Amino acid sequence: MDSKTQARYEARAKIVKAMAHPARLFIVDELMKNGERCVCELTEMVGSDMSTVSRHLALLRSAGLVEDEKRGAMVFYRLRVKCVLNFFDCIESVMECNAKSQRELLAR
Amino acid sequence: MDSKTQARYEARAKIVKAMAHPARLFIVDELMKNGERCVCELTEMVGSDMSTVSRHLALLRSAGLVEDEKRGAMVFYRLRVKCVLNFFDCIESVMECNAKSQRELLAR
DNA sequence: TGTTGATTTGGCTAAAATACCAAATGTCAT
DNA sequence: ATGACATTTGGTATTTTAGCCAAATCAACA
Repeated sequence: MDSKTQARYEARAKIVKAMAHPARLFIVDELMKNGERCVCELTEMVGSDMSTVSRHLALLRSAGLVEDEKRGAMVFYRLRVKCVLNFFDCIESVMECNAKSQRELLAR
Repeated sequence: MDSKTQARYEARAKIVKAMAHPARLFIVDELMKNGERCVCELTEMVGSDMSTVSRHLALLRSAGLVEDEKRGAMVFYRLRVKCVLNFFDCIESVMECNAKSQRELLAR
């Protein structure tokens, strides 16, 4: 794998990594459903320390998945791309496929 | 977030995590293009130690993304779900979106 | 101007992920 | 059986990630 290809896969991995955490997946899902949320709302929903949630959001932002807008003292986050739905659909397919195998395994 | 919801996002995250690495993304991409590959071929292409590649594959397998078939001394891996293409499409969208912002930024 | 509320950042510790080498395992042909 | 491959697994060192508290910023408002 030459260094250019390498770099391309690293760039892709950065985006995937940004979603590779339950709290961040939840956030993305929530923004998908609700358009936008401020840090305090997400903190409430996620249930971790606000500083932790803020860091999750910074990570999502640096991957280009979300953008933020400051309004007064609050910062609102929203998705930057709509295709994220595809991600979730695929994850669900995999989970369904895994569940099916599991059932077949138990049926013996 | 109640524990059931929590568990669901953790299960999803496991799948995303499995792809959150340049080598594993490469492998998935390669299997998408080529149907199946043995460990030695993938090792050659990825360029890491075979033991490392084997562990990457084990991780993908435990997430349910790939399945393996032993034929003789060799083990062939292939994708278990086809929807992974959606993943890549979405990643490309994000990357294109990022590139666009970058261009706009430089144009000032 | 001082206080309160929202958010980010510094500092730190604990946990998880990576990658290598060496050793073990399993397969095939000699 | 023995040797040569292909693959996985044990062990370990290094790096990265996660999460919390406390401190720093910044906006709004009394």
